[in-house]
Amino acid sequence: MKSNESVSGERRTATLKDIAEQAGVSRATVSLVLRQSPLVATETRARVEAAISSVGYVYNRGAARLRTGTSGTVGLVVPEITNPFFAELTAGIDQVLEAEGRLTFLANSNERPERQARFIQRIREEGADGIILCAAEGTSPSLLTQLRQWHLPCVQILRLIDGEDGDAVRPDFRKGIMMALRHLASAGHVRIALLPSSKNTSAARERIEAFVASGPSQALDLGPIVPCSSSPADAADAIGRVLASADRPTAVICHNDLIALGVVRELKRRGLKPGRDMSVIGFDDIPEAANAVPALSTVATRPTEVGIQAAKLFLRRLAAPDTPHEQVLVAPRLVLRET
Amino acid sequence: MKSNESVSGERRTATLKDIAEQAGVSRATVSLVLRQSPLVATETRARVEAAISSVGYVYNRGAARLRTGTSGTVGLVVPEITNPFFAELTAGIDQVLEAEGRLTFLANSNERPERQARFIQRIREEGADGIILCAAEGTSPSLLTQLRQWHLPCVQILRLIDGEDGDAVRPDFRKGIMMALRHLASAGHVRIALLPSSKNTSAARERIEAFVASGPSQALDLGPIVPCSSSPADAADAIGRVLASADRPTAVICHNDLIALGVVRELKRRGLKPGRDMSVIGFDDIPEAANAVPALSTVATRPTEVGIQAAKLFLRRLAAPDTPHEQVLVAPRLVLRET
DNA sequence: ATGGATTTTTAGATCGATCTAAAATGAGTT
DNA sequence: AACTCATTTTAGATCGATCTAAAAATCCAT
Repeated sequence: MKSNESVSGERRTATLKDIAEQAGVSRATVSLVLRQSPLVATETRARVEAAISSVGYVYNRGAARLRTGTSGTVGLVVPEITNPFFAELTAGIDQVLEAEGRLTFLANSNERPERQARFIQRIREEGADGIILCAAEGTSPSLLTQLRQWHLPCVQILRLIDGEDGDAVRPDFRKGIMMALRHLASAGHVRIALLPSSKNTSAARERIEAFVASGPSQALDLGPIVPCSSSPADAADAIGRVLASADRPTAVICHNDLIALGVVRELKRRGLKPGRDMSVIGFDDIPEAANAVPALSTVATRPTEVGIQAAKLFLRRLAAPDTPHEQVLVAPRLVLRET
Repeated sequence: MKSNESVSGERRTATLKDIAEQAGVSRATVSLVLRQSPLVATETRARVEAAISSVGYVYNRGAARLRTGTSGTVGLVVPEITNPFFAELTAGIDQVLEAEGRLTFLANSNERPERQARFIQRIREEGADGIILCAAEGTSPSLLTQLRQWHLPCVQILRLIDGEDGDAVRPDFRKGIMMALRHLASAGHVRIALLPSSKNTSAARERIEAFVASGPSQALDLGPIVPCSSSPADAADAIGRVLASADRPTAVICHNDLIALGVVRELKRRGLKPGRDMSVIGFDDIPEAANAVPALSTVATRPTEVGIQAAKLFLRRLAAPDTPHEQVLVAPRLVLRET
């Protein structure tokens, strides 16, 4: 009795045409119903909706995209999927875009520009409406030019490829550094070290610049700057170098919590008490920071909020492609715990 | 002079038609060139390829999909993107599928079945050729039936939704448990505890079953089984309960390395030496396991290999939809370190 | 009724790549 | 020159949803 199963048993998925026949209307009307158009009479709408659910219809986005030239999908490219920061950021982005009926393709460039380039190419082929990008280290500035030529809207997050150009959303790293320094200064610290990421990204440069610039204004004696990767071993190494420096600092600010946790561990191993013998401040406020012993003091960079803002900026850009670029800074929060 | 820029400055992206005109051939011929068909003469091919690169062409996958009904994309749904295990697994999958010119949509269900369902729905709308799925906890068994009705090929990874049905690739958890038990037994341990995941998944059940079943055969006195989440706090709690148990075990096997690391930390906090006062064995061999102090002994579950096998099985299934289901078990490796 | 305005529905063209079936070209043979 | 046979190229239909422009249905006032 069911009309959506062909006689031979081999089947296609149902299309507008099938629904139209079932409901006794035209394809155009069905299309209007699908898109919630107010044009269609309530009685007709009901009949069509019944038909839709009776045939097990699946919307064919590819066909719609072909006709309209717009897809409702967004490419999201991050350099390091394992980083909890990005997981939360993704959640923020999804939350906003899903409410708009959009889907994000998530891609992990693993800090490799070629891989990133392949993804972007593929995303273009899939007809995405734009991308949200945290560029891999070493990405050529020409990428931005290309994206612009291709008319592919792009919101950068966390890192800026080149200078301060283009749409971007990021935590206010400079402010975070200043907040940390001000707090340490008021607690009596004078000599303070910095462990920035060894990656050459704007996220690292901004921290270093703010750090260097704040010294004179607060009469601080800013200690060694030791670049450092996020592995515990490297963090141990870096803090070792800080401890060995001529005029030993009494506090250290770390690029992120992973490094800070590594530092804390190494301090304990050496019999030093974090928070007393050496103050340690991280960045990000990852879940582990609160659970660690001792609990880590950190500059919370609010990844979910960054994601929300990025998605909103992206939507604004789609709606108004030619308005001037926007740069959004998300204010960090200083979370003081035991270190 | 360039023919791909319209007079008014407003532009469309180039299509087969533009290339065809530029090269003085038909669209059909250009299509053949794009798909590397051997039908086209070398001289013609060269002319067309020149035209292609001169107009900045972007392949429109949506249009191709509409005609052919096949897309070259694969949905990958994981429950927990932050877990390093999944990051490596994803890398293994990508490695195989990319070599075939396929792209994966990565989606994070965050252990929520509704979210997972939305993704699968959307993936269908996008016309993916199939999915690779690590089902969220609490996924209804009816999902598998539906996927089958929809003719959407699905390879399960790590966890099986229901019974042992369907295509699946996973580490051989039972064997891993047996390897760990055999090693502990040969090192003289008799009373051994298990800290399985508190999630109700096949990955946990298989560990428990193998654990319980191995006791008699090896004359072991298997100690308390304390379900436990992956947070350090919960791990500390669980090992506390193990230590307090009547006949205190001398070794513990943990569901994964995160739990094992939490256990190690708690043991140290209590002044017990992991590896001497209590042997600890984890699962997974995440990067941190090797770097930890003391370095963690663990059952390596080889995520990259699981990913590779899953992708290969997926490709086999696409090529031969009606051959019987396959279940692939990836042999684990026991990595003995200090604990 | 009739005309006009409004609401609702629809036929048919369209997006870009691929497929089918057939046409054009060329090479080789008699 | 006429005829195969193999190679290369192509016109036109097609996939499924949406758009445009116009037709059909409905309503209201005269």
